[in-house]
Amino acid sequence: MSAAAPLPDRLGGAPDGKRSLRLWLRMLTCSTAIEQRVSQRLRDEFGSTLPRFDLLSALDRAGEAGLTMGEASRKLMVSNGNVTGLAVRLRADGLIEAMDGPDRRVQRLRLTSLGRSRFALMAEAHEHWIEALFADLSEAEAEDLTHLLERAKHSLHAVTSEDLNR
Amino acid sequence: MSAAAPLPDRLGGAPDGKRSLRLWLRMLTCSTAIEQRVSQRLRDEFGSTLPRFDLLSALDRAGEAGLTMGEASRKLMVSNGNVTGLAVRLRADGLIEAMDGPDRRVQRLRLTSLGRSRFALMAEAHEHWIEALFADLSEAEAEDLTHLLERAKHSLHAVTSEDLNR
DNA sequence: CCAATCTATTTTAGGCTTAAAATATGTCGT
DNA sequence: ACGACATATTTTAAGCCTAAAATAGATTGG
Repeated sequence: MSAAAPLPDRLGGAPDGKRSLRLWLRMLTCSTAIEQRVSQRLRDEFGSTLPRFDLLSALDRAGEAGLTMGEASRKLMVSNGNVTGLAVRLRADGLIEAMDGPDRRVQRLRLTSLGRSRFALMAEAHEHWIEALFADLSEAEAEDLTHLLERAKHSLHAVTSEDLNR
Repeated sequence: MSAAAPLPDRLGGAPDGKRSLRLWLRMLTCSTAIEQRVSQRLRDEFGSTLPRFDLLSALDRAGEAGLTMGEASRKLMVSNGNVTGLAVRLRADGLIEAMDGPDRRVQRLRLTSLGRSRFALMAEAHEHWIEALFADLSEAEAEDLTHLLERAKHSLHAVTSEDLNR
């Protein structure tokens, strides 16, 4: 070592194992903490869960046309079986409904009007919760972080692109 | 920037709802993707899971003295009942053992020698996987990202500090 | 037409996770 | 000693999640 550090050596090169591990652990800590806080509030204030919120959100974006099971599964990046279960529960809650089309294997899911209005309330609250959680960051820090996460996402994609339902 | 943007207004202020939401969604995408990839490899190459790996890791750091259920639960930030289940399965795998102390309510968990050597293999592989996932980042980007995640973590902590086992 | 094959989904078995209730043990004041 | 309270853990019920197998409907080549 020339002055103090155990040499970066390849300046501008990829991070080494230890650094990458530290980065990953920190990211995991953050996202776990946020998920726990959001889950709890969703539960306390709406009697719902994050996975249900995510499916409602995808259906809200999809509009009147809705989504098939397969489309929803791909958007949420979860297995088909998972969506089946979520859909059963959301249907029991009266928040979504299924309409069937020409292909009798597929049902399109869409929000009921109750589902749409309930989701609007949740989404509004959700946005405020997230805003509050990041309130100690400056706008510049948030922008930098967002950008670096996008870069990290690309790095991940460069490495693999597998399917969940092999 | 003063020329083009729809006014940040409060320069250096906290990010607004939309920005925060985008940041959160991006973080979630990254960490979910990493978790899925790591889970799959742990499963394929070691017949194990991330939660088990995490508990082994905590026990490895704890050394011969091991950890009580409660200590493990706090370190992993999961419920007590969760640790009970993990411990049952890891014991069935022969990777951990329990020794009981003076207080008959508590058992200290620690790695068996098989557990210690199996964990060493997993940890080694795990580090390489993570390194590969971030390989497209520069060292500087990784450092910046790590630092900003630390800042985000502080922002989270500033807002709440709740318990899991209320 | 119809058998083979493909596609979309559900079912199944098992692991992870929590909150809440139950159990077991320890501690403290009297 | 013993009752009240506190602490550590397990159990239970329910939801989330996956991989793999099963089901059901569509498609296609002969």
